[in-house]
Amino acid sequence: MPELPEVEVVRLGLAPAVTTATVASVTIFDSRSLRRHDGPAEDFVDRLVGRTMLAPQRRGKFLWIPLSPVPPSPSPPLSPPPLSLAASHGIRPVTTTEIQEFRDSATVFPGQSLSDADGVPEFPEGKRGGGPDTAVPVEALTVHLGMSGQVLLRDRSVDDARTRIRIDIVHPALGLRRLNFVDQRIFGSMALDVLVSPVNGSGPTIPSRVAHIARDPLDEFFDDRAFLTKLAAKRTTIKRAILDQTLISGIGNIYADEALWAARIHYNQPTATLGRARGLRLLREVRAVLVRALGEGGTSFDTQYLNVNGQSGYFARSLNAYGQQGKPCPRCGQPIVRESFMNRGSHLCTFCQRIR
DNA sequence: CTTTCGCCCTGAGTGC
DNA sequence: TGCACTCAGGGCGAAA
Repeated sequence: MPELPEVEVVRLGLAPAVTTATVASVTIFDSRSLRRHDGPAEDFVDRLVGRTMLAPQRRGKFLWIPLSPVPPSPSPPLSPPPLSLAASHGIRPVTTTEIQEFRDSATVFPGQSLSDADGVPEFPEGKRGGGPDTAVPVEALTVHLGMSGQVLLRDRSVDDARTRIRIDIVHPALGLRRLNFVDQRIFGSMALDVLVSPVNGSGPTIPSRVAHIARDPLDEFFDDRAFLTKLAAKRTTIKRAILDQTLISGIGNIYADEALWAARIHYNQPTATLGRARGLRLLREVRAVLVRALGEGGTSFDTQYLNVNGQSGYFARSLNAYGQQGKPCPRCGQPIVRESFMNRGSHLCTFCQRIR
């Protein structure tokens, strides 16, 4: 189940391969994976082909790849990647002819003029129209992995089962690569979205569909005090609150249970009576578990979560509560129990974690 | 406005 | 062996 650490592992894996790469062709195998795209599948393909990708970004469980403001015109020179670079990545060098054939196989549309696009917000500080050197991206390819989504980075011509969307790219150094968006249950999605200024006005731009999501606890601009204040004002229980992505993002069922266990807090503890000290303790444990999981490459129970190279993470062996029902609590030895809550499982030690 | 509910979706697992 | 059924849960629109 991809939560913040798993999505960050994917982002880190994608970064070197997609940054500065140009989209050569896009194939939609299942348009349900474009449910959150504002337009038909053809629109998604037409607007994406020919664009150059910039460094991938993340907030919570959302991942996005900003796109160069306008499709490069004319196309960048067709120079094969340096042999040494390609070889060091285990990639067969490609020829100029192959790259041209690859591009010709896709229908490249000129892309919309920015000034014609409806609903594209004005950028602050007048950065738009300042020439190629000062242009800022206004659009991004937004990705959410849902429950079973994967972005697999493959060599050319490699297919994966249950691929819903295939994006073939040309990287100036790495050559032809393929992004397979694989998603068994189709809870995830890809979409093209406009980038807007964040709600509080500071920091980099963010896709409009992600703008309502709160900053995640690993975000340098996350405001601990404001979070604790909002938490105290809630009329709900603590696990509901930390799963609420508009309050704090990136936490899913696994890391919610793990952080609550570490902080010795019961999932049904009312937020109004949690108190600031225990709220801060929980926030610290949330950060600790997210960072530890990130260091282990995320949590994989099966092949539902894999990094961009199709490899599992190792944090599952470090879980103290989630999925540990029947096993002794690592702290007190009492059995971990699984209770149904919010139509999902909550795993806890009823001895260590009590409502106070 | 805030909070909760129900739907989306597939394949592995379970019981008869 | 076969088949119906249950379960997993993030996000989002609708309902309360």
